Amino acid sequence: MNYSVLSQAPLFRGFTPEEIERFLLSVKYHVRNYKAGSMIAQNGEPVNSLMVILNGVVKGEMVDFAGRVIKIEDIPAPGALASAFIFGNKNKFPVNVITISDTELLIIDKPEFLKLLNTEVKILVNFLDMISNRSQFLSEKIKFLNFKTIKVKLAQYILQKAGKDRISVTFDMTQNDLSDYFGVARPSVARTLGEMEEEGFIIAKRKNIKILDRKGLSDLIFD
Amino acid sequence: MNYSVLSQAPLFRGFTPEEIERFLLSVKYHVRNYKAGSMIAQNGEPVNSLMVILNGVVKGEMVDFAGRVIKIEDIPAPGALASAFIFGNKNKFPVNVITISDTELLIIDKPEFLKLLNTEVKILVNFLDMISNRSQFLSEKIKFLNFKTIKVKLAQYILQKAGKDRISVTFDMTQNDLSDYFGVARPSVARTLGEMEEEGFIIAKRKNIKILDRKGLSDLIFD
DNA sequence: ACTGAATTGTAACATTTGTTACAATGTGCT
DNA sequence: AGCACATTGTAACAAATGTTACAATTCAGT
Repeated sequence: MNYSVLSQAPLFRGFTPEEIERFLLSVKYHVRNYKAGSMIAQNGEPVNSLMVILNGVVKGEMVDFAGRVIKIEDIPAPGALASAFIFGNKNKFPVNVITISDTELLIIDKPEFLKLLNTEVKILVNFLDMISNRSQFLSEKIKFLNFKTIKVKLAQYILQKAGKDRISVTFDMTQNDLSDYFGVARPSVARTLGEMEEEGFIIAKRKNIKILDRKGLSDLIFD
Repeated sequence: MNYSVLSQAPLFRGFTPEEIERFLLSVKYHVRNYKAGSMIAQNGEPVNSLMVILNGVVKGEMVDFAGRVIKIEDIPAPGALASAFIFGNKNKFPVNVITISDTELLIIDKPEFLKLLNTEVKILVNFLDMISNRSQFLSEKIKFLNFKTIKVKLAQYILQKAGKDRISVTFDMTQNDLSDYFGVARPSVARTLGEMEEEGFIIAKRKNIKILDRKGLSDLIFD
C-alpha cells in the first residue's frame, strides 16, 4: 500500500503516511484493481463503501432515459468516489463510473469508515470539506449546464482554460467528449467553433484554439 | 425560542426540545427576522454561519450573466440555508436567497457551530446527512435540468406529483414559477401543456391537470 | 508509405425553444 | 358589480440546436 499517495488524498489531508498506516491498521479495508475502460459502478447501484482512487483515473457520466450521455467529471487519484452518497437518504450511485486508465481502489465499508470517522476528528472535518466541495462543484455545474448557449459555454470553457495570460489553448478532449460534457450534439460544437472563428473571436484548428479577442469572449459571457 | 420547531430540524433530529435548549445555551447564536420578499443573501456573499429557518419559507434562485433566473428550490422551516457552503473551499452563497413569506432565522456563526459539532457526535452525523442529501438533490436536479425537453420535464413533473394513484394533479406554482424552475420561457410551458393536451395525454385547465394516458406520459420519459 | 479508424468540418433540413405581443380569463378588493 | 392586476392561452416569427449524412483530415499501427 502506498501511504504517501494517501497522504495526498483529501480525506487524509494533514496526516503523515505513518499516521495513515496506523489508521488503516485499525479498520478493515480491501484493495481492488480494474482495467482501463471497465465499469466500476452503475447508476443506481448501492453505495456502501468509501472508495479512494489509489491509482488511475475514472470518469462519471450520467445517462438519460434516451441513452444520451453527459460526462460529469474526471476523477484522478487520489480522489474519492461517490463520497456524498455514503451518508444521506439515497445511497445509490448517481452516475456510471468507468475507468479511463487502469485503476486501483481502496475500499472501506461504511461501518468501518464510521469507526474511522469516530477515531479521528480531523478526518471527519476533511470529509465534511469533501462533501461540501462536492455540492459546490455540482452547484457550479448546474450554472454551467443550464444557463448558457453553446457559444457561451465554449467561451467560458476557453477563457477558463486560458487563465489570465495564455493566448492559446489546447483542448484535452475530442469534440465528441466536449459535446458530452456540455450535453449538446457534436456537430453543434463544431459549428459553434466555426461561428466564433467567423466572428473573429478565435482561430480554431482542431484542438488548438488561438484567442484573438479576449474581451469579445468575455462580453459574450456577460451580456 | 421555539425548541419544538428545532426538534423537527434535520440538524437536531433525534433530540428532545430540552436537549436542544441545552445545546443552544452552550453556544452563541442570534435570531433575525425578515419580511416576505426580502433578500436574505445574494449570490457570492460569504457564508460564515449556519442558518436554520425557524419560521417561514425562502427560495433560492440562480441568476446567470444575462439576468435570467432559475428557481432552484423552496426551503420551508425548519430547513437550513447554504449548509453545504459552510465547509469546503468556496464559502459563498451559490444563489440569491429570498424570503417568500415572513421569515425568522436562527443564526450560529461558524466557530460556534464547530463547537456544537464537537460537543455532540449525533449532530455531526445529522449534518453529514444534510450535506450529503444536498449533493443528492443537486445531482438529481442536474439530471432533471439537463437531459430533457420541456415536454419530458413536464411529464416527469406531473407523474411525480401524481404518485402511483392520483388521476389529477394541481400545480402549486404559476406557469411563470414553473418556467423558472425548469429554466425555460413561460410561453413554452403553456405551449407544451397545450401540445400534451392535443396529443391526448392530459387535460390541462390552468393549474389543474387531469391525467388521461399515464402510460403515454411515462413512455415520453423513457423513449 | 499505406491502410483503416477516429476525428473534424460542413451542409441541408427538422425540431425545439425563445421572443414578443396581445387577447382571454381568473382573482382579489372595494 | 366593477376595477386593477395577475395569470394563462395563443400566434407569428426568430434563433438555437438537433439530426443525418458525407467529405476531409489526422492518427495509429504496420
